[in-house]
Amino acid sequence: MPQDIYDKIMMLAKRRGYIYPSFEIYGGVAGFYDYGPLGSQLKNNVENLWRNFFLLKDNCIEINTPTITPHDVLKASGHVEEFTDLTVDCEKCKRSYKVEDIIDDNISVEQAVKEDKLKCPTCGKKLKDAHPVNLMFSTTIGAGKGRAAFLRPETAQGIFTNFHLLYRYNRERLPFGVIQIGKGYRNEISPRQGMLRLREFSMAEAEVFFDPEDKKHPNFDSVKDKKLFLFDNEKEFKISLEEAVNKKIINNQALAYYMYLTQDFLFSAGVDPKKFRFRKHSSDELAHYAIECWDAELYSKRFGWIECVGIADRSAYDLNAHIDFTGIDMYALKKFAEPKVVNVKKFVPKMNVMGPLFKDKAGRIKELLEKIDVKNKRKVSVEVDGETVEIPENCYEIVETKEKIMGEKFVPHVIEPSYGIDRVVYFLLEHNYAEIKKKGEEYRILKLTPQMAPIKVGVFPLIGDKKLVNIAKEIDKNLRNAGIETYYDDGGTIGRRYARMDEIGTPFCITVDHDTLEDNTVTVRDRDTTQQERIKQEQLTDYFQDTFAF
RNA sequence: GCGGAUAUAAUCUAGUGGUUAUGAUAUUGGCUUCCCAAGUCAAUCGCCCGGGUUCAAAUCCCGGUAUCCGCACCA
Repeated sequence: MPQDIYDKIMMLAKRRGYIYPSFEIYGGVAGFYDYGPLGSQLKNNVENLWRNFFLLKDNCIEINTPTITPHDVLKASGHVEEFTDLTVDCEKCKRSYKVEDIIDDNISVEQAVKEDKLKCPTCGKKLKDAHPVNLMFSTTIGAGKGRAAFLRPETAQGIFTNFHLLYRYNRERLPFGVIQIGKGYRNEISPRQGMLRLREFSMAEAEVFFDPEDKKHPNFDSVKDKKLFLFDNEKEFKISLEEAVNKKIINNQALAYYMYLTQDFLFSAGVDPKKFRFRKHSSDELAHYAIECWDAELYSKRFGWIECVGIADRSAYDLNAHIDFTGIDMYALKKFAEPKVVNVKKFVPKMNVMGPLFKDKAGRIKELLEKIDVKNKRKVSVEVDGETVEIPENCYEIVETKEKIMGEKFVPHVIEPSYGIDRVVYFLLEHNYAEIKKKGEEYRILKLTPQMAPIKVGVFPLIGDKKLVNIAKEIDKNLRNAGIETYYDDGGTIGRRYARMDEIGTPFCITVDHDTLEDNTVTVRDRDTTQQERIKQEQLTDYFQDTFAF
């Protein structure tokens, strides 16, 4: 079988300790991959670079929330509905449909299934065995029946459910961004595409909260002339952030800014700019919570364009959902320049009338009555213990008072850049993989950037001479003490050792040779040029530290 | 989930209903003392899982799992 680049990369990844299929000795499980020693390190480097962009450059705050999420949270967010579609398969034409898509408007999904009224819209065949397709992994919290829960399908809800605390932490100022890096889970029906479609995956998400009327970013001006790489489903083009926003290609500054931050991050990590573009979601492919979404797509020789980052405008969808479900105040306050004094009409209960009339319910009715807007005067009623209680007019007065209003409450909008870290890691391997011929033999180089490379420096004695070995080992130790990942190697020939380092992407190799004994210098070899320069032994740490800083 | 193909060592691969499964790479240890996978000697590691047919199965059949391709799905 001919091997394409994906096969070659996965072979190299397995052989060299980047990526292994999970639980392989038990036959493997589709949609799960392990990171080996080098893969873990590469992934850490990707995540840390990402933090550098969002935590430092963009001044976000980072939190960590559980992966197990109670049913109600995901019910409120809309995920439970979106994930439990009833599906039927047609044996004749081999298609599957959502039940709700193929039934008449006047019949419910339950009825249609019960009364066996499902027909294939393509061939007319009767359909049976409607079954729910739920893409969330479910579990329970606690013993026995416990409390229904899911493994989270995204990290975002953990941020939304803390919004009121985070808003306070941020001293009630907008905009502010909250990031989280962690695992997400989707029980894919058939995970194809190897590393690119996992059932358990790492995501890095930022939820940035904005005033809906002011979706501007403080850093926008500093990047407004930079070019974004866009794709409009016909052609690819480059356009400045400012122009894209002015022409309404991108709806607002905030979205454009995070698109640029994403592009900048991916290029810094070593994504090939020629294999990168942003594509806008059409209205029918938008997620249930999104009003606008741009995908950062990366090109794979085997799989084509693959979404690696989604940058969505989630509007106030999620916060509203949690407010509706819990009643928790998740509003932000837009302070007026001057407090406004307004006239407010309020119901003021007369407890001497209500007490005898409603007895033990009077207290609760009072509280509910005080919350009712006076405008709905015609029918004054409240819900208590599932009953509607009409409140007679003699139970209250309507009193007009002056109130000071400091500002206007609103539910913030959210711009969400959401990264599939595993996909980014895979694409760094694919985009940086190079093959050349050396003496007619295939020679592989992984051209990872110095910041991303798991091993930064190979350290070798030219030959196994004790004196050279001792010096090399000392250099190795010093570099490690300075925080630089090294790999000491004195096995085989020098060429073999260089080759080994090239294949795993190590950007530099130090060789201690006979001249070292004379003048205390070593050679430093550059992976991509194979050029060497002589550096004083004691200058090595300084020489490298700058190179590897983020 | 449907249809098709495939599954031999860490990686690639030859091969066959019948003794101890081929070769290369890799890895480890020598020799060589050497600046880009050199040579040499030695060692290490394997027939995806389960069931069936058979005197005998890694090979044939069935089921499972995984991978790849096509369809469907992909918030």
